[in-house]
Amino acid sequence: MPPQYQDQTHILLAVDCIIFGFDNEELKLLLIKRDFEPERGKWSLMGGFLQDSENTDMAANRVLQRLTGIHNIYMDQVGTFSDPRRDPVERTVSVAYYALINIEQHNEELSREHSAEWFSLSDAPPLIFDHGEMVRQAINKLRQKASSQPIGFELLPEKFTMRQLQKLYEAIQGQELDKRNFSKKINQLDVLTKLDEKDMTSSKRGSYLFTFDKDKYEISRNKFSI
Amino acid sequence: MPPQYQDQTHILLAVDCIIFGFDNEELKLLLIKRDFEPERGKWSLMGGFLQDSENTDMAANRVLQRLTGIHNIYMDQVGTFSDPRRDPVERTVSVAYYALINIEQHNEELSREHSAEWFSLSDAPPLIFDHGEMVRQAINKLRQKASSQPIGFELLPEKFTMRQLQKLYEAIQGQELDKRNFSKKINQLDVLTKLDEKDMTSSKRGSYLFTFDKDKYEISRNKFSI
DNA sequence: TCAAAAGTGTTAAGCCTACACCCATGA
DNA sequence: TCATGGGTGTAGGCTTAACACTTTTGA
Repeated sequence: MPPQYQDQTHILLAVDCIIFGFDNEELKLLLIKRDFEPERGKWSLMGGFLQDSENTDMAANRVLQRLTGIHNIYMDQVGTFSDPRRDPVERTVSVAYYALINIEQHNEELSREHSAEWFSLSDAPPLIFDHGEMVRQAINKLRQKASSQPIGFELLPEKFTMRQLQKLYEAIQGQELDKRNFSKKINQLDVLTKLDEKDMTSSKRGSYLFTFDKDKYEISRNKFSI
Repeated sequence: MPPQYQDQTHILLAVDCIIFGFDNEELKLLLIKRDFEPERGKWSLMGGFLQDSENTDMAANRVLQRLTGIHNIYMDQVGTFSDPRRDPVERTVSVAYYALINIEQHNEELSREHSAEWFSLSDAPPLIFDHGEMVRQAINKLRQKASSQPIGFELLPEKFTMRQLQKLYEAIQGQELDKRNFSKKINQLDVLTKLDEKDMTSSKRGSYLFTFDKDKYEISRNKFSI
């Protein structure tokens, strides 16, 4: 082994997942109540250690699937957190990922097994270690990303109304939007297909359902901007 | 120790630095020729292993100072690279950082000791491991960041001409800009101080020198956009 | 018939883009 | 006197933001 590699400290590497969902009103966060030490009983992000054969993307996917039951979740790396004292048990560096899931698809039984619960961003409990900072950075990254790529659709059911989409973007950006300007902009992007179906649950008149059209998006990818 | 922490694989954690400089014409990259195995004689990014008492920001700063002699370099985390086979010697996960330095400030002697050389982005040699991918991601991140925050100034000497600043932004964005529109925009931002001094090296008439004014920037931070 | 949400257009302001000429000076 | 780079303004198109009324229908 080359001398540079000898006598170097070996450490634990973990991944932690900031799991976002959307319930037609608010952005939510899936958190787990720890049933193990350290910090048993406190709330934290779902995480896990990197295994020998994995890269961190794979580790995050594994962790996400264990908690939600969903494969192929949309995911993006937030950053790496490495304060020497961030984990009191042993030096552990953690790579944070945020994930966007369609709240309807997630397996509630699995979540119950992990004592997981959804929290609104505004009333999430304090989190262990540096998980609060991870969440802050994830929200910033999500905001940036959502304004340049149509990732918002990952958080919605397959069919959704224009108003649901608008509420989602309002939740991500943390500000209200004008509904006329919003639908004008979305229509200009030409990435949605308007269905003949209406959603009758939210009003007497009903509102048209749309689906996201990946083919159309590929064509107009460059002009996406909200 | 909690059972979750036992029997987990411990790995090496490294940082690698994508060091950008600017020589009035082009964006450049500072690379080192490895004088150690593996891949002795090939070109790579400057890197190092994380030490016990450091976080990765500190490690990157230490590595940068060792090569350039400069303290407090502007730095930003690019991402973490963790393919199980990225380093053939031993499993090593690496956190990539890009750094912006004023090419005039860097200590050439130190660079010579490390067999370091500046390369234009367009004719940089192939790099070891996944360092090429790190550079690609760093350029993307730099482009994004430079369009929303005035980090370009980190790459210039303290006093610079409007044309140097424009050439820098052209180099970062990879496209030519109109000089009238550019100076209009910069002036609107109101973050520069125009000096009475002129730079006489680039033309007979001379061109005014400017400095970046951090106080003004703090005031108008929110409207920065190029 | 009324309450509640859906749907739809226009105008003004600001921003971005394209574009060309004169100036100062050293050689 | 000429060649070189420096400096400056305007007009048109486009994008964004602000704004209000009618429709549908179940209760």
